[in-house]
Amino acid sequence: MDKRRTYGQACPVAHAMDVLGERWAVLVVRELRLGPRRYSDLAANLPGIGPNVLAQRLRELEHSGVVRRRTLPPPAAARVYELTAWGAELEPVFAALARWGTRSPQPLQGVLSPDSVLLGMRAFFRSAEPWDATVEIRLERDVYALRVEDGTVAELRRGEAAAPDAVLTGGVAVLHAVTSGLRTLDDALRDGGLVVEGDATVAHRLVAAAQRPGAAALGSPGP
Amino acid sequence: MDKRRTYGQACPVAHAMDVLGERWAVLVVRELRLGPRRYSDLAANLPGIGPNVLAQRLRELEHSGVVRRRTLPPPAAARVYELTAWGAELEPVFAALARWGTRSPQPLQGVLSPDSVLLGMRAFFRSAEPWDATVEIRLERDVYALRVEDGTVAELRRGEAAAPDAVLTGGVAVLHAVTSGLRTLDDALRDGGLVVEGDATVAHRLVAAAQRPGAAALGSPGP
DNA sequence: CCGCATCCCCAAAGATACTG
DNA sequence: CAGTATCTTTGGGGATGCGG
Repeated sequence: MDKRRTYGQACPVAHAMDVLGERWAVLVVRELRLGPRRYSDLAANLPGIGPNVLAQRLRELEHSGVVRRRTLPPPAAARVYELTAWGAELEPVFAALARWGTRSPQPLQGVLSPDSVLLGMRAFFRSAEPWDATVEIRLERDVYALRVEDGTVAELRRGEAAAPDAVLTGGVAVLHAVTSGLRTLDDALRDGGLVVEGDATVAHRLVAAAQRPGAAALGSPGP
Repeated sequence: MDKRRTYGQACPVAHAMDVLGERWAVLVVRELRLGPRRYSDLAANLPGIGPNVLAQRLRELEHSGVVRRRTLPPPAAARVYELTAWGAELEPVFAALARWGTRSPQPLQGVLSPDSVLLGMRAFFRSAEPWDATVEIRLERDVYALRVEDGTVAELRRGEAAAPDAVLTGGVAVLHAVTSGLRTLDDALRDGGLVVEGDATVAHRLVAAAQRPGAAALGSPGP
């Protein structure tokens, strides 16, 4: 008998919470939004989760059809977890949740996973003019490929970029501070918190477009 | 010391789950989407929640700024819970969650609260042509006012409608079956499962527009 | 009655250690 | 590396009770 704890409602929202309502489940899915990950990478980016809980969540998400286990073909024969087609359809949910979360009366505080920073950049990406570029972003040990087409983010995934116009390297906290408007890109470049190789104009455009709404306006420092 | 259990991440999604991630929290908010409710009405529409958990969720949601407690002015001096402005901004999240939930590989099964049926009708409302109408919908002991303007749902709230073009009365299960395409409105009217007073055309238009995508196409019954 | 608080019990989360 | 085993702690489910 399937005695799983469920809300027992036919409401689609209730069913969604049956699938995603357990603790850590949403954050596990979030860590898979930019591509497949291994168990230990998931654990490393979800501080505090505990191995048993992570394993159980992955099992449940697999069983409900959100996540799929796959073994990479040799020579990289590693087991990875990735979103199913249905799991990938959670994008609009994350978009709405992220916008709602930023409007919280309480300030956001805590650590940030590399994925979160990149996902935040994409979520709030807004460009005044159409432009194209391919950027590789290197945060500590994670590498991301970001392609802008017509002023919108056409692609964002984990992994190296082919023939990038610019490579942006730095720390998670610094990049987040810059896209949050707490620091300027020039300031971060000056002290080496961020480093740009290639077309610096592209990096400036990228940071400008990824600026979060409500961010502190820099350039005219207050009293 | 505030030792509340939190994910400790600055990610807006993680913060949203800090607020909404506890069991029953999302469903409590759902029950407040169509207007203020009293404690006992919430408990009645959330079968299985238990009084202590409901009270605790309401306290937490109030503390985090999603829900507000209010005492209605006399003579109806009752305590009600209602969404704050921030809580009302969860609408896009519910819309996305509902669409995702209906695309689950597993079929939705269980009971349905009256609010869920009405919210589902609004979520999937899609009209081919512009039309206006005010409809009052009476499900068991709950009454709703629904106003259609230009073929879209301009208003949906709990309470009686002023000068409705039609009044639709019936049971939760029957209305859900009709909007799900499992039964036709005419069929439900024939056996009294639903009753229409006023303009029957309006009721037919309403049901047609609220038809869920992927619903079984009736009219040409199978073998 | 309505709006909870209390109590008891069990299931799930957290922490740690350990293994194929 | 990818989890399992085990133990402790916390929170939810269910019943009952009590004050306003």
